[in-house]
Amino acid sequence: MTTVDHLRQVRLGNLRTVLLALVDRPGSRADLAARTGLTKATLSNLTEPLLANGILIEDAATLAGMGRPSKPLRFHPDGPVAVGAEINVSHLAVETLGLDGETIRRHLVPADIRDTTPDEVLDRVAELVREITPERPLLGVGLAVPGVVHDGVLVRAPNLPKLVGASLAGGLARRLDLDVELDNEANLAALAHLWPRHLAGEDFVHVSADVGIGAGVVLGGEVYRGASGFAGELGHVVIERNGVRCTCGSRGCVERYAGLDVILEQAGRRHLDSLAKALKAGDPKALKAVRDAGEALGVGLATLMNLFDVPAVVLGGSYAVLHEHLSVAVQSEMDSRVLAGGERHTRLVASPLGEFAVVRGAAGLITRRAVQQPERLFA
Amino acid sequence: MTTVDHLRQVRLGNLRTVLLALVDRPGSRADLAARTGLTKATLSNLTEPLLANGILIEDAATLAGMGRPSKPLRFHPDGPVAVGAEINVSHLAVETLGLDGETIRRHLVPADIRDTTPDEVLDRVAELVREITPERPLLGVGLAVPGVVHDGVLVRAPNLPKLVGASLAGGLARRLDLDVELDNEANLAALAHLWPRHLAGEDFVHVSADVGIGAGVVLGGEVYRGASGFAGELGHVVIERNGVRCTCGSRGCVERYAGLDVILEQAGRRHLDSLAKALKAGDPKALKAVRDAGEALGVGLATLMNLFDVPAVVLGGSYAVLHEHLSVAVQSEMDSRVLAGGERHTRLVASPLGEFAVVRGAAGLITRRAVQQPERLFA
DNA sequence: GCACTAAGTTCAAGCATTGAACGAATGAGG
DNA sequence: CCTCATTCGTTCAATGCTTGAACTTAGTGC
Repeated sequence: MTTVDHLRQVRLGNLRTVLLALVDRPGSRADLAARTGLTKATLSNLTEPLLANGILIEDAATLAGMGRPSKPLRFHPDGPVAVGAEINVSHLAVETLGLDGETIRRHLVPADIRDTTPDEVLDRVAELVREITPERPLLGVGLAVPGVVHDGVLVRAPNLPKLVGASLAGGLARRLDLDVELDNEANLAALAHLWPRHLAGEDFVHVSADVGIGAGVVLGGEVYRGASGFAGELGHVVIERNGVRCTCGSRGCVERYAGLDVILEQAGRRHLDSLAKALKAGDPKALKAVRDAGEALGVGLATLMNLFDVPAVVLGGSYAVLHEHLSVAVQSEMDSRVLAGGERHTRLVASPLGEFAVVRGAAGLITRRAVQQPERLFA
Repeated sequence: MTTVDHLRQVRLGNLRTVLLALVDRPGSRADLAARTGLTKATLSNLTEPLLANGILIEDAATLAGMGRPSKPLRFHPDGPVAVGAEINVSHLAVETLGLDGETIRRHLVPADIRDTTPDEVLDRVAELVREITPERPLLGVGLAVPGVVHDGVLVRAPNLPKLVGASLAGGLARRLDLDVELDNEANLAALAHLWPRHLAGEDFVHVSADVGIGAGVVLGGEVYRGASGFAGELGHVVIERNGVRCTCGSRGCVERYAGLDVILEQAGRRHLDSLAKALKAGDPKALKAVRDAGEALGVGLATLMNLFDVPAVVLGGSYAVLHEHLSVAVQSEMDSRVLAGGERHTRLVASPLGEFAVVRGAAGLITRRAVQQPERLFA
């Protein structure tokens, strides 16, 4: 690190600050200077190459009252975009996301992946990506999978065993000739609540159930992944040490009481929609199934809160759908079991993102990287 | 942040790097340059004020073979020191620690604090601190308490209820006319394994039992405290959701099965020493009590590992003493319940620090702050 | 038209590190 | 004892990014 390097680091850091401010909302140089704490001079200097490279665009002057009108800067409508893709047990999804945080297009197709080979899956994903890709520079692809990812490899995926160990990121990268980054769906769903917009602060846990139960843990504005990608495995938190056997080899895992498959079975339903309708109609069996699951989930979340002590829990995926009937039991268990809960400062909220949370997070992974490492934008 | 400020930050960062290298071991300017990646010129420049202010001292030249002999730099033997102090249920302890990481003096006195007023406790602590303070500049005092600390206040301490809410840091600071920093004993015991020497890597959990069970969680070389200081409350992780009632209001908390009081009661012993002897003698009741506790602790730790995914667990406090008889059960539960455990990459080790771990961490809190914020050394 | 206001640009100044050149201190070899 | 090789430590001009003040630009209000 020479001093020159240090100075370059300062510049890149400031560039990041400016881009972050712009993700928040457009603004003139003077406005951005005020918001970032930098000077107008620095802003002219920093934004010049961004404008020259088609990252930003200068709007027509706005007539804002007295003084010389300001020309707002915002992300160029033909500027670079990121693609998110999701491989899941029963569907595939893709989404394109601009640096400004706006979704450009998105698409979700039902698909039974369970018995498909990695190559077939990747072919289909590549095709979907090509279909929604606009005529704009591409930053890369974020790829979400329902399983544990470590060092870019899918190391554990109880519901998609055929994909474990396959070169998913590499395979898709080759097909599309793009950078591909692989990550766990739980982490990416959590990221979607953090970037490009803060929906639940900088410290929270996002919990969702599809086939398994996964928690995406966000600490200090960063997704916490653990030493080997196994962090946040809420599904295998033990709530009854001599309880029901779990496929993982343990006993009494939360997943065995609050997993979606368990809820559906207890409620005597085949699909989430059907369950939702039954709940709306007040079906006692459905209500009890959800309440029981809520209690188990609440115990698991209480344990999680006693270890992580984060101020908010976001219920996503199927849990967001069931939120209304689930929350009471969850909250009640947490209230009586979370130490820090006395002041009731644990917010329990439903995710507003719906079924696109994961792909959005996958795309966000890429736009976020571009903003945090602005040098990538000039490549 | 002006550029001048930025450059000052660079300087402070380099100063920190150099000090960190010196905590590791002494070295000449040339050696330090090689180890830090900075140039000899920069090292001359950075160390000059440290020498002038009596932080460092230049040893006599060492005859190391060919070439001009180097003059090693190390922390000045009369340089600033930190004091650690511990208030616990049955003892008080103090320790003085130099910037080089060497203990100067330490002292532990039995004391029943349970019914003592905050003022009386602080008077005694202040007296102990004065007794061991050497004739050297003082950086401050780290104060350890068995309870949850948030924003410098003891918010929860089931075993020392009289101290809750009292102005402990302020009270001691006034008595000694020094900076006092308050923290939880579990966090500080963990810190002692991280600073001034790495004893268990940069990611680990330190678990200890005195009256309650506390885990100090270290992530990326930093103690993780959570949003309100309640992180790492392993004692209140639930292992049987309909289990034994806990004083915290929950049921089936680890503490109710693996707390030291429970172990002693089950073993029919009054004190840890007596239990240790019984174990050595092969007393079946004692062995069973410890094994049972180990199983419960193992279940709780498995849950913790599935959430934090750290590569090492350190058993400290009473658990370190019982380690030999406790580990088998703990390890066995973890092996069958930790997802990432397949490759057995979770190390379970006993703390080498003994009963001084907490005070050492308390003192380390202060020396660490001094090194990480070198500007404090010139005040 | 003229004063006023605010946006954006230009430019010399300031500073920590660098790398090369230099001075200092010793061992090896004759 | 003297010279050469070797390594340590210091000196100094050069580098490059932000700054703040001065300046230019482009509007409004009267």
